Amino acid sequence: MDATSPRRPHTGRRRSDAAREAILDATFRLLSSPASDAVTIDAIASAAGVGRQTIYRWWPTKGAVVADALARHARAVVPERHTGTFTTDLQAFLIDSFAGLQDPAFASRLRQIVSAAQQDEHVARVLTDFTAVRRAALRALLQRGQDAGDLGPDADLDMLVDMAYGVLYYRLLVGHAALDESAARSLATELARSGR
Amino acid sequence: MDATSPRRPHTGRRRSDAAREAILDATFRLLSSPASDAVTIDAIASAAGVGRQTIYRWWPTKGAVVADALARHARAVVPERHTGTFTTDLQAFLIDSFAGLQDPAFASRLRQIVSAAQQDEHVARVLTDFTAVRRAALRALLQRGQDAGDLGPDADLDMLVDMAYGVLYYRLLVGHAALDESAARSLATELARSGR
Amino acid sequence: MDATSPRRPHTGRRRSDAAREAILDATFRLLSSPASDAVTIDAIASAAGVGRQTIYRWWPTKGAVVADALARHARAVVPERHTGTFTTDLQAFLIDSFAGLQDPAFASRLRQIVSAAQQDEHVARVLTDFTAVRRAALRALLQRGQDAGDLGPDADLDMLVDMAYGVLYYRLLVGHAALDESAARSLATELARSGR
Amino acid sequence: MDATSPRRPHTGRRRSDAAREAILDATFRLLSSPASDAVTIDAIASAAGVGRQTIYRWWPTKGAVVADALARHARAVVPERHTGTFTTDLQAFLIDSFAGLQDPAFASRLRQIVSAAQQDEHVARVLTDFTAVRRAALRALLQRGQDAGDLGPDADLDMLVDMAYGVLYYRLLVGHAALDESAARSLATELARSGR
DNA sequence: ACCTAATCGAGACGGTACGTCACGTCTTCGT
DNA sequence: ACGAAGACGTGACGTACCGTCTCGATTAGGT
Repeated sequence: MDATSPRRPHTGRRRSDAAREAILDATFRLLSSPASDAVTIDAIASAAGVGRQTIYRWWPTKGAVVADALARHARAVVPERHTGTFTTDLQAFLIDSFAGLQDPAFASRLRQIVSAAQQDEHVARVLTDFTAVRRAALRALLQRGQDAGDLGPDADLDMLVDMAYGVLYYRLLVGHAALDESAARSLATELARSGR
Repeated sequence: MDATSPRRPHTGRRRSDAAREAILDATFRLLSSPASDAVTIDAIASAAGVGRQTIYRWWPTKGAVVADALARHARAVVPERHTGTFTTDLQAFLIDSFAGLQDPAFASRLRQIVSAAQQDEHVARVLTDFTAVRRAALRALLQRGQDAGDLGPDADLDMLVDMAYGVLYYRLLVGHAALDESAARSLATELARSGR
Repeated sequence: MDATSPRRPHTGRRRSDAAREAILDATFRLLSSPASDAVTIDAIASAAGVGRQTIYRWWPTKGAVVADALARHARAVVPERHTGTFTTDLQAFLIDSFAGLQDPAFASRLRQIVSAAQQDEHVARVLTDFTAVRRAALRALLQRGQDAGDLGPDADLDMLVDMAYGVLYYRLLVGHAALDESAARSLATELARSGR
Repeated sequence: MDATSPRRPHTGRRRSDAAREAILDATFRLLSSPASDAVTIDAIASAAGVGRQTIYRWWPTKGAVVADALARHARAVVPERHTGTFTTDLQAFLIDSFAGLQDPAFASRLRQIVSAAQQDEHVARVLTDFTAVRRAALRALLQRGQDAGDLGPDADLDMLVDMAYGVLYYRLLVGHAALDESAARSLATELARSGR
């Protein structure tokens, strides 16, 4: 007998996971449309075949739903390849990262999440988590490079990571320059030179 | 007469410029508040002592008003100092740039402009112009460094510029790391090493 | 084994009379509050400490619950006194009837039952039964008067009854005039004169 | 010049009388349907070709709209005929009053207004006003009868009025007896006898 | 002493109406 | 003829109840 367990952990009907999934799927689908004002509670509810109240029962805010919908797809692959040398690994990482943004739906969602994060704390947290995973992956890659002597011992790896992702977000959001393979190569070159 | 006073004394006809100023001032003031949903057409109109229609007569969209209101303050100084050496110039530039974001109102406005730019083309254009000026300033600084031999001849200056501002925007928008003087110094170090 | 009953008499848990009582009590209590929108299925259920489904299992409609809750209290005394003369009996009857409405809870319930009866057939039936009992009592009183010669032989007793209760309901529902003792006396006078 | 008049009586677009009429007409039309839950703000708005907000701009509550919609039809004829003798005038008045309720739509609306008046103060006021006009008409008729000696000098005319209308409302709301011509005649007889 | 089945409190479900807010358009009147 | 005031139609928002549908727990026969 566990004294800390409540006597009655739950009564009543259980939360419908089908509804939860449907809501998050519908939200994600709507987020992929370029029109950012398509994401309406009504639209989500009717696309999910769900009552509006069911959404409000579980999420305090539209932003929170959006955040959850994005978070469950954030597990998506962080491109991580071990091709052999540090330089090619870094290049591959950046090329893959940039390439992902060629999908207009993904670029649109990423722009929307950054935008929404400025107004909604739930989305902000998702953005923080989302980016942290990617930063950690890149940092591990750089760490391996440093351990192998490809980067100098006094290189500020965290700053290098932010320089890399900074270029990605800066160009994504301002749109003044391309995020193509050649940009990825050039960025890789500068980063590798930097930490040396 | 105080141009910054919130209440514009009632004027008759032919004072359209006064109304225009009042609208842009009010919009800018509202943009400086941390609450991003404070910027309402109604709020602007009543803060400016202006009819709503007067706003719509001159601007097609709320975003356009916001864009204009931001643009007129975008002339703000780009920190440019010639302290002698490339390294100290670059450090000073970045320190000054980061320092500007310590003002919460400025940081808030910058976040809002990036956010709004994702949904409104007028704001997007303002953001592009705003950042272009700063990129040009930094690029000129780097160019002087390259000319002086502080940066290698094959350094991709545009990429270095984006790496610098990328860090600034990335941290501003995601908020995972500080934008303080020590960060500026570290960034300057990595950038200088990179282009060498 | 009972050959005549084709099916099992009953299996499983029996209906909880405690729940039934609690529901009707709670409903009656809520009906006594002046706020007519206080009578909610949720409010009844939680006031009775009962699940909502338990209500719906036994009553088809909120109106039916209300009807039942009212019906069990409808047995309340019909003021019937034999003071001796017809005139004083009639006066006493009307004074008592009017006096009952001085209780705000009773007046509120009576108003609500009339109101609800217009939309719900269950309540309508209860109202019909409730009033029929009272009409019968008053009619018997008048009949005694007619038999004793206090009312003429051609007096329409049913109409006189409706004239008496009509005043009560009309003033209760419209609220343009008081239902006090003096009104009761005046009404008794006019009624007695009428049937003569 | 009137010192009490405001300096600026009105600016801006004027209230649309067409919208007002359309709203009240649509509400009245919906009220005439037997289903009392047909009267929805949405239904009113769309039947009137009007935005929902336009309704809320001018009426605080659905009940207030309903009240107004009913009030504008309350001017409907109060049956007043001078046929010569008091007895026939009274009979005609009551016969006409009862006859009006043969129209199911009118009876339904009257039931709904009494019902709604118990929950909404706006409707209550309309009901009070509506009935006051009719009471006044009947009272004037009785007054003429009293002046002519058809009713005794000590008859309580207000009570007689309430006895008459009381029968009408009581039977309308409880439904236990008919409101036909024969009832009107019998009521007239009893009333005339009463006041004598 | 089980087994079966109906009821219990609890509470989530898909809906519908509510009343509020902001939008962008359209009158009206005063200057 | 411009500008403030403000009403207009529209549509999303978040809340309150509705009546239905699960849950695990409880309770009363029948075996």
